[in-house]
Amino acid sequence: MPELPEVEVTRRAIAPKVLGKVIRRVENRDPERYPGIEAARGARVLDVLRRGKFLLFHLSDGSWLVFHLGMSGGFRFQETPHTRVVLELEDGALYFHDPRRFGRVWRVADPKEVPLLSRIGPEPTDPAFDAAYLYRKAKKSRRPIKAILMDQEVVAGLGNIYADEALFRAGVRPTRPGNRITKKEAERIVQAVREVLEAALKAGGSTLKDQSYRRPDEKIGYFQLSHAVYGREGKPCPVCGAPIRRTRIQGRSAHYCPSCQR
DNA sequence: ACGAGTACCTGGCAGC
DNA sequence: TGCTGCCAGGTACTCG
Repeated sequence: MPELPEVEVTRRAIAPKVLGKVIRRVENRDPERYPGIEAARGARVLDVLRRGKFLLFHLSDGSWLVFHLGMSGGFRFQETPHTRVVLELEDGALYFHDPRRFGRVWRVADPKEVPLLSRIGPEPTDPAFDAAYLYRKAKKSRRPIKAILMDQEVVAGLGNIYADEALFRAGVRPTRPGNRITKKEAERIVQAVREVLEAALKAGGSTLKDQSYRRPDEKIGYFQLSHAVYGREGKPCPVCGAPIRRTRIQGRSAHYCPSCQR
């Protein structure tokens, strides 16, 4: 579920609740999946950061508690049927909720110990993520441009929804091989990625039919109302009216307008 | 080395 | 209503 906007909305929602607070107790309900996180007990939370789709709690003992929400994970202010970890704070608790159990939690001395986090690419807002950079990355690959955008080592934070939406805004078909992207298109894609993520963040992220993404207070996001292509197969393109098509890239659905995206 | 396919989990929903 | 099969926001691993 959660891509960069949803993770950032989550970070902003939980930060006031945990910043400066001592973790009184860690209740780990899936110790096989999240080994050793109980050791965060007794530490104070100095900072809550986001990097791509990862959430990082910097703790007063110098260690880090790192969360990845996977497909269906999130934080809640209340217990749920799928609570996997409870962080008891001085004045309340935070619940890590994850129905599909694709989420992960690590306690590490250094974030670089988290496998993907050590290799992750620039944030979309980082000036390092520019047209020249994307063009260079795309040029050397025959993978579809959508697969390149979803590669967290290329750029951090894009998933299936926002890759589709960004490529629609950029007017580039998701199936286009990376090595057939022009410099001009790379420029448009970079711009579109930034715009779509910012708009999604402002809308509180996307909450789909299955409601798997919710804010910690259970409120939903509204960006799904602005989706131009994602989840809209057969419906009219908001720009030209042509029916949106769905295809498969790397085993996942990809949506595009056959007329606006070439 | 690259890229495609599959595995990991669980729940919701469409279709029969 | 109830069952079955399909689909899902992500990432890691294997295989050709």
